[in-house]
Parts: sequence; structure tokens; C-alpha cells
Amino acid sequence: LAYRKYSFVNWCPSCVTVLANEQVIDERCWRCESIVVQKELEQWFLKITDYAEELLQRCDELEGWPERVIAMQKNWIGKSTGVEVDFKIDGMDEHIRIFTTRQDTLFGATFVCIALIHPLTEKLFSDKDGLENLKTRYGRMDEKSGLFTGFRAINPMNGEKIPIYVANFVLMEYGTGAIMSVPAHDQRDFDFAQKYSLPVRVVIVPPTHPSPPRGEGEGGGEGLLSAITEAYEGEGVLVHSGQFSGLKSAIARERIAQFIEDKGIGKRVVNYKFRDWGISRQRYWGTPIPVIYCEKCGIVPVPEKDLPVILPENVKFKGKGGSPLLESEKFINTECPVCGGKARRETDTMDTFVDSSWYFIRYCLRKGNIDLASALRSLESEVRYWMPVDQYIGGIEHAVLHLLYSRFFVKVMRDLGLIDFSEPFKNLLTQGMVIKDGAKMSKSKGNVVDPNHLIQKYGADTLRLFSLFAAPPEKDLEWSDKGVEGAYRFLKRLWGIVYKNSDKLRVTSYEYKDKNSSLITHHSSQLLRKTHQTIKRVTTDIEREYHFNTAVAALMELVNEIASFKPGTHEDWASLRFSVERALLLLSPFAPHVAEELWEALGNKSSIFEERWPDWDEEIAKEERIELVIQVNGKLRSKLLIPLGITDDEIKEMALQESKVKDIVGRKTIKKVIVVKGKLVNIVIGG
RNA sequence: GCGAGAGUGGCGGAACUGGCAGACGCGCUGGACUUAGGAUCCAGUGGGUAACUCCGUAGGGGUUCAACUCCCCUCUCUCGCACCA
Repeated sequence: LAYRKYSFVNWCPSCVTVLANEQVIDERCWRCESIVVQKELEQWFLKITDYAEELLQRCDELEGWPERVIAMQKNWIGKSTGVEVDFKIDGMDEHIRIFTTRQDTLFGATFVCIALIHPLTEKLFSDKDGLENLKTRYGRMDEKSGLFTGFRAINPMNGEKIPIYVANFVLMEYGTGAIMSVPAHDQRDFDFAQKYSLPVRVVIVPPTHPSPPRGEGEGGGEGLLSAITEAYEGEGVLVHSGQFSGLKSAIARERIAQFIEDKGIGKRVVNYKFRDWGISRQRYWGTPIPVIYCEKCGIVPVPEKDLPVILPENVKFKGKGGSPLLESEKFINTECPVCGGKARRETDTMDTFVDSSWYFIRYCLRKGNIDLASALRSLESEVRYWMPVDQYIGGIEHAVLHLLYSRFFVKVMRDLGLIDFSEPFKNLLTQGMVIKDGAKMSKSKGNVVDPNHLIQKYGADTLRLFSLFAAPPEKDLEWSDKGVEGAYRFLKRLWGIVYKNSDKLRVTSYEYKDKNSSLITHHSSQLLRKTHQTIKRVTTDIEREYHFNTAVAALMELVNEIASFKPGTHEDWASLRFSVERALLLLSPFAPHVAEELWEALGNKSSIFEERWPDWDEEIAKEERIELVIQVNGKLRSKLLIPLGITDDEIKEMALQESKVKDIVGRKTIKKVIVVKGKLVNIVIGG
């Protein structure tokens, strides 16, 4: 899966290193944002494309992943199925192999285009100056351009001779570096045909087209229409396509693919945009690529017993980028593990993403210096217990980097028999980024809000609480200091409640079994209900979607109720203490320092962090009365407090007796009454 | 162009499977206590209206007793990929 090849690679001149395709963002380096250039180098690659199909297929298993990330990965892999077909070159013992996903439009091909750097280009092109001109002027593809080679290709479907162009928009890296051009059914080809006055032949008519002409007008100039103003790229019915005329495109694709294979002029193929992963980096800080180059034996892997290769420590950093390993003679010069002769170490290190592709597996193993392979294979392996990761959290920026590489690594490790699962992360939460002045907050951009002055003014707990309260985690957050005050006030209020009443609160204790005691006052039991409801809400909000913002909001509601609670009896004080304690427990993950401090102020001797997370009692949490919403024709007209456990008929009767309802209904006929249990009544009346 | 997501008060955001739109917080308005208030507390706060009530979840249609939520069309924004044949 690891191989070395000489090729054009992405090169960051500022970092003085190679970058993977995934690390180039809008033609810029992912780390320093310098413009990336292409450089021809011999580099190490990992054959991630061997796993393209599995990486794609298993996307469907990633149920706990956001749709967006899955879409990005599928898109990145970029699978397309089609055919490769050979077009003979007229008067030459050569052919051009083209790739197309639309073999149903083969009869509409009116010219062929090959890439500027296609192997045949030099051969076919007599006008060397013109070619150079094209390369220099239009190599960047700002505008579609091409030149006629003077040669023609023979369309194997109908024997037609069509011109061969060299075109700047044809990519050598994808497919075969050559295409058939069907201007009637591909907009790019259409634009090109317009520019160079090439013929346009319609071979697909939309399915809604009135009675497609079947089998008529074969060959010759028939079907050549110049009237159309844009390409029709959709599905339809074939016309002017010989024996295939009259077929629907989907069926025709199948039949024509079969025809091509039967005739031996081409075959079905699958193409991916996905490229192999270049992992060589000209950096010091990375895992050395464990390879030795021997003058006699060539490339020799460092034997397992000599692993890991340790980076030398006494190297000179010049601060100009590039790897200092290149100048460390001690590191470079070594012996060949095979013949013992003079050899040289690889000085490139691995892409940082190689390490991060499997660290989560290593993290499961507690022991320090271990034989990793045997540890993984052991049946008692902690990896078996912990993996796959239940919940992974990271930024969206890893969608086609870390998250793709890790999926690849896990599959490779599985195929090596080291692990027995295929996907590393069951659930994925892509948390939003903090945005400042329209850009992602980052050190390199310098648009960072220094939290220190806010911490000095309000404390770390306030800042944390506010950050969690501001937005749900998956959302981007445009940072603003506004609102920090609110979190601060909230904590201060709770603080005040505890310290103002600490004498009374300290001496009381709440006995859970007293919940039905007749001593419990009405407002006391209301507070207890709210407390249990809050425990439930906070717990489920955290567990369900990590929605800390609504969890904090629920906590604020509880504290509001606590603040307005006026204890009278001893039992009231006990209820208050219970509520305050629960509130502190619920608060402890969000504002640990304040929670711990107040916990102690209540007279507790041990840390709040040694307490269990509180449970709620569904019975106590239940409202004893519900507010019934009364609608007439779907519009809110009245509300009614009703006790629990009342029948639908009774609810109906109560609603109809409501004076407001009576006014509105008047003499009109009641068509229907809909009762939604415990919630609402809707009375439908006639006009 | 393709793919994904989003659009709710002045602002950040709530609303679980269709069932009270605007929870909670910021801000704002008025009041109390105050030498003072940028502290605290109380009341109010989607819009129009004196009020009944009406209008409101980007816009337009539809389904439904009932739509922020479901369906169709349109617009805007964000992100990803992109002459990928």
C-alpha cells in the first residue's frame, strides 16, 4: 500500500514541503495559506484509492454522522461509471481512448478532444508553435480553447470521421485524458462547438417530446441542428442512433456498453476523482518514513526491530522551512539492513495526518512500551472493548482529511488482522467554529478574542457558561461579548441565594421519603416539581444532542423559581435546600468552581464532584393540572386549567361551556371537535 | 454547474413525533432603592390598534380541524466540490 513515485505534487513554497490534495484549499496551503505550486518530485504515497469503493459504500453505515460530512466524502471520492471506447485515428495506426459516462450519446459525437499533455498530442501536432502558444496562453483554462490537429478520428458506432482537437479544458489526470465531444448534450462541448463552428447533432430528445422520430435520418448530415441554444443534458429517448434509436437513455447506456464490449472496442469502467495520498513531508516534526536507500539493494524498509526511527536532536533549524534532517549527516548515513553496505536514510517525514489516523486505537492501550501488534491481536485487547469511538467531536474542516484518512487506516488495520471493525467513529458531532469579523477565529489570522480580560472581570465559570449558552454546539458562533453579563448575573444570583440563607440551609436536610408529607406546602411542592423537571430537561438536553444552551436555559428557569421562593415552614427550607443542591449538581459541569464553592457553603464536607448525577422522579415531575388550549377553527381563543386524568368527553364539554367559546360559536353549527389528549381542543364551526 | 445546510423579534437563540410561535438570555422602556447607578430589585417588551381583534417564522401556492414543522415552486445566504467528460 506504500509506494514511491515520481510525479507532480503540490508544493508550498513557504513551508518548503509537499502537501496532499486534501491539504490544498482554494489553491492555498492549509497551514499558511501560501499559493501552492506544482513541483515534480519523487515521493511516498499510500494507496488509499484501493479502498475508494469501500470508503464510499460504507458511507451508508455512518448513521450517526452529519449528512454534510458524508456528502463531502462521497463527493471527494467522486465515483462515476461509464465506458472507455477506442476511436481509431484515420490514416494512422493509433487510436484514442476516451472515457464517457454518457455512452448513450455516442452517436452525437461530432469531434474528439485530447488534453494538452496527452501522450498523442506531440505526435499528432505538426504546428508546434501553435501548440506552445496554446499551452502558454490557455494553460490556465480561464477560457475554453483548442486547436485542430489536422487528424480525424473514426466514431466506432457509425464510422463517421470527426476532427481531433487539442483542448485546454480536458484534464489529463481524469479518465483517459481524452473525450468525445457531444455538443448537443454537454454544455462545455456546446460552448466549444460554438466557438469553433463545429456541428451539433441531437441524439436525445426529452421524454416529454412529442413522438420521437424513430430510426429516421441515419448518418450523413441528418440530425445536425444548429438551432438549439444550449445543450440538453438530461435523460430522454435516443434518436439518430442506429439500432439504439427509440430506447430510453438509461437502457441505451446498458445496451451500448454491452455492444462495445461485445465488439471489443472498449469496456465498462469505474472512475474516481480520488487520488492516492502523498505522505512525504519535508519537515522535521513528523514521524520519519522508515526506509533506507542502499546503493546496492535499493529501497529497503527499516526492520521492525529497529523501529521506531528516532529523530536526531542536535539539528540546526534555520527558520527557512525545509527539513533540517537533510543536513544531519549522523542521521542520514547508515548501513543497509540487508547487505550491511553503505546506505542513506530517508529524510522526509510523514504527513501529520498519518499519526492522527490511528491514535485513537493506541489511546485504548494503557501500557507504555508495548508490542503493539500483539497487544492488538490479543483477545483481551482494550481496543476490542473501547472501539469504535462512540462519540467523536471535531470541526468540519476535517471532513475530507482526518475523518477520511482515519476510515482508511482502520480498514487497512482490519485487513492486517489487527482489529475487527471497519469504521472508527460511530457518532460524529461537527462543532461549529467561532467566527470573528467574518472569519474563523484563529491565531494565524490574529482575530482572536483574548479571554483573559473577560476571565479577570467575570471569572472562568462565567465565560464557560456563556460560551455554552450562546448557541448549540454544531452551529457557527459569531463571537460577541454581549450577553456575558447575563451569565454573570445568573451565577451571582445563585451565589447570593446560598450565602444569604446559608445559616438556615446548612442545618436542614431534605428527606426524600417525605415527598407526600402533609407538611409540604403548596408552593413547596411546586418548587420540587420544577426541580425534578429541570433535572430531567438538563439531563436529556445534554445526552440527546449536547444542547448545552437549552440545558443552561432550563437551569436559569429553576434558579428564577428558587429566587422567588419564600420559605416559611421548616419543610419549606428543606425543599429549598433540596432544590439548591440539585441546581448546584446540574450546574457543576458548566460552572465547576462556583458549584464546588457553593456546595461547601451548604455545609457539605466532600467535593461536589464525588456526587452522583441527580435522578429525577417522573411522578413528582408530572404537572397536577394542565393548561388546556381551546381553539376555534384552529385559532387560540381561550385557556382552561384542568386536572389530570379527565376524559375526552369531559374536556369537550368544558370547552364548549367556556363563555368565550360560547360567544364565538353563537348559533353557528359545530362541525367537529378535536381533542388532543392533555393539550388542546379545537372546535370547528361552520361559516 | 453539482452536493449539503440555513433563513424565526432590535440581537443570540427556543419550540421533542404537525397542536399556545418567540422559552432562556442580551438589549430596550418605565418604576423602586439611592448623592449617584454602569449594582440590585419590580413591571413591561414581535408588529399594527384606544379596544374587540387582526397580521406575523424569507416569498408564493398546496395538504390538514391545525403548519416554523409536511409537499411543490421561487428568492437570499453560508459551506464543500468543480471545465471530473
